[in-house]
Amino acid sequence: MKENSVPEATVARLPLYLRSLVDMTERAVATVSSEQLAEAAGVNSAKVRKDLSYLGSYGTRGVGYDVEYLIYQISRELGLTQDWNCMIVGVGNLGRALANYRGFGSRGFRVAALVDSDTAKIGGRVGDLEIEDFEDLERIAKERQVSIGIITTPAAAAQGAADRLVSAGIHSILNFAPALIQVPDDVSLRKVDLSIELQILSFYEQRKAAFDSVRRARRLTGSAARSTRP
Amino acid sequence: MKENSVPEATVARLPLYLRSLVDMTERAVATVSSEQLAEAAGVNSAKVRKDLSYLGSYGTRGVGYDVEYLIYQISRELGLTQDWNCMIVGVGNLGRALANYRGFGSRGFRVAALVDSDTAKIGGRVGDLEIEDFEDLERIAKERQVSIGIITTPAAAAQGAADRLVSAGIHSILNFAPALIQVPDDVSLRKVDLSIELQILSFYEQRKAAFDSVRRARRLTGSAARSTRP
DNA sequence: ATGGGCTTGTGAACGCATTCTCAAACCCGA
DNA sequence: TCGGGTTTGAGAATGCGTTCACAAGCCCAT
Ligand SMILES: NC(=O)c1ccc[n+]([C@@H]2O[C@H](COP(=O)([O-])OP(=O)(O)OC[C@H]3O[C@@H](n4cnc5c(N)ncnc54)[C@H](O)[C@@H]3O)[C@@H](O)[C@H]2O)c1
Ligand SMILES: NC(=O)c1ccc[n+]([C@@H]2O[C@H](COP(=O)([O-])OP(=O)(O)OC[C@H]3O[C@@H](n4cnc5c(N)ncnc54)[C@H](O)[C@@H]3O)[C@@H](O)[C@H]2O)c1
Repeated sequence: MKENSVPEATVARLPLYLRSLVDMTERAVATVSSEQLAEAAGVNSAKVRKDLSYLGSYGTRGVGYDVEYLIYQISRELGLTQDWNCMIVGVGNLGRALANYRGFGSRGFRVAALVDSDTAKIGGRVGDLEIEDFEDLERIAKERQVSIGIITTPAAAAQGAADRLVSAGIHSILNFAPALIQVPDDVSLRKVDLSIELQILSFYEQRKAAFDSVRRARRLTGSAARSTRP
Repeated sequence: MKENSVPEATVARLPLYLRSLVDMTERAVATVSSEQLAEAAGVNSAKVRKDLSYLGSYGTRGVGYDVEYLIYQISRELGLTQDWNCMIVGVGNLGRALANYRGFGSRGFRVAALVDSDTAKIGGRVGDLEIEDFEDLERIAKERQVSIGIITTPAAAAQGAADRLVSAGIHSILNFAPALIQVPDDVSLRKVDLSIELQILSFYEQRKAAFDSVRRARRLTGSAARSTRP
């Protein structure tokens, strides 16, 4: 009766709210209105209220939301009341950076295993973790109770890595390789693609440049004088 | 008359199509139907046709699209016919990984400058680039004609970094720091937030776990017998 | 106790994106 | 030259997410 499906767009914003709320507790703010939270998270206040209403009625009319309580509720909804073990597949430039990243564990995500297929790398260490053999992926995943797989192999190896993660019983995958990978329906797959982000920026940058040069040309030829009013 | 605004959602998919098309030329495919391209990019074919129709009528009915020609048109639309210079602000774990990343330049993005505020790092090298002083950001950006700024500083320093990039005349920023940053309207800002991605995965992972345990409980108590048909 | 001022929670309107659908257009073989 | 098979391009329908708008509900001062 109470709850079912939270819209995907809302799920994606809950972490934003959470971050803002945690900032607030650090500044000893006890209560927050949807307006204030909206400002902090960079969205509009109706959105905040609607999003939070999917989780339940945790606000007080005329007052706002209790910061601590809301942190708890959002954390619970996001599954952050427990820790999650992650495995990084492919320990190159990027995999190493992720493995070294503190502030990972800060919200309950623990890098529990690193695997690579390069025999020159296996046995090496990153921080206090050993790089292990990709071939042992299933065993390692089971032993360490890994539930999230992070793929940082070259694109060509990404599908293979995903297949192995799935066969190890992992249902959540974050892919950094610029490749489309297929997983069964019951596996969540998210991707982060830097190159796509840059191309999107480039699209808008070009638009701006084109627009500017039109303006510049107009100014030079004096055609700006042909304005709407004759 | 011909073209105006391409929807944002379409812009975000053009790089995907482009990647698939480039793969195809490498496999010597000359012509592609919307159906095939859709399959390769992991979307539906009506979407492909509608997206491409925003750029113009580049297909041939009964035949499909010419792969080379489509690559050229999409590249042009995305502004990839020219090179773009990027500056990385904050050369730590992540900044260093990005700086070392080849496959960056592969599609016209060149890391042209690295800056950091840590005097211990300034003067050091990453690959063939020197780490320079954050204080000289404006001068460096101008000299190297940087048009894209990449922020990989700690969250607390991200807004400051963005302000300096903006004051250097940069209109496109990619932010990796987990912080909300404000920029003027004429600046494009995109963010990549690993921690948010993990939290989204955690949300669905938890749902799956909850659902599984319900199923397990049902099976044990035999209540699955109370099915829809009596 | 009561009224005034705030803020939530949510129906309703709106807008954007996706998907369905099919006439129009093209190629090719007979 | 013509007709059958194929595929595009775009209008229409649908669905999802955002935003508006306001009644309901809460707190506090009087
Ligand atoms: N480095 C970056 O900044 C960056 C940025 C965006 C995207 N990416 C993408 O992330 C991925 C990794 O990039 P990188 O720069 O770290 O590359 P890299 O070559 O430095 O590292 C890749 C690692 O994967 C390992 N590997 C290869 N095949 C494997 C397999 N089948 N199983 C397990 N491990 C395997 C290699 O041994 C290597 O250690 C690439 O797909 C790249 O396109 C990287
Ligand atoms: N490392 C990762 O894998 C990872 C993953 C996701 C997000 N992030 C985020 O990316 C950012 C960088 O992460 P990191 O692990 O590389 O951190 P890091 O501490 O290794 O590097 C940060 C760098 O920024 C520099 N810096 C600090 N203040 C600066 C300023 N005002 N101007 C210029 N440079 C400044 C520091 O000297 C340091 O070199 C952080 O915000 C982090 O949360 C990192």
